[in-house]
Amino acid sequence: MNNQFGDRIKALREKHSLYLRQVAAHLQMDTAQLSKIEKGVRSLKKEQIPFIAEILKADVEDLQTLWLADQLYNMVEGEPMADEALKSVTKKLKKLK
Amino acid sequence: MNNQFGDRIKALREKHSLYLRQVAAHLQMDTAQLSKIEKGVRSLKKEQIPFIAEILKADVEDLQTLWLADQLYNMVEGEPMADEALKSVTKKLKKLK
DNA sequence: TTTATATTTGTCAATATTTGACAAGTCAAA
DNA sequence: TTTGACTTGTCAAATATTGACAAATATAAA
Repeated sequence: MNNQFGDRIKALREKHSLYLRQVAAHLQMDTAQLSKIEKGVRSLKKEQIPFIAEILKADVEDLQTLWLADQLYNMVEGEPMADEALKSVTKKLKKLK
Repeated sequence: MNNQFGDRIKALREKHSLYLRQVAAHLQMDTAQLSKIEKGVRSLKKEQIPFIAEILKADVEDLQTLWLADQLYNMVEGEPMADEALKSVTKKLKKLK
């Protein structure tokens, strides 16, 4: 499995001694949902990353990176041409800059 | 926009002087759908890549790479942390090998 | 220009996927 | 065993994607 984002927010939450309940409230969702997000069963909406970063006092960009990496990984997992495709996208991004 | 896959299959189709109708029939879809796929408005199902590769006498892996790169690009487009995330996924893939 | 054929675009119901909400479950500490 | 935190399962509602068709546009030959 692959759940860098969930693992990170869980670790941060525990570091700050917060309950699921507290973090979930801040995100206007129930604890069941947030628990699944921590476990990687569901994924947080991109737009909510800043809110969770705030309550966990984490760097937004850091969480955004983990979140995006998870999504990308799910997409390329098991794909024989994953490496080639990733390389091509990276290259294309460079050109646009 | 970003449509390497669509551009490629259109070029191949024209190179072989095939009508949308003919290629579409081989994929069991109508011409309207295939036209949209060529234009990048819709995306071909992953499972169908081998079939379109066959009729266009193209390399399957080549088309798979383009197809996947398009999907990835759509996902990272406009994301500030795109580069970081791509790098992280590439790295993770390397470790698994 | 008219006709015929190829391609493109728009729409919409059908299907599939994701989400929100809640109930019920496990687990650990008191 | 009771309490509180967390986890898991389910399901309907909300969203997104697809398939199918009609209509519009483009291209080319007569």
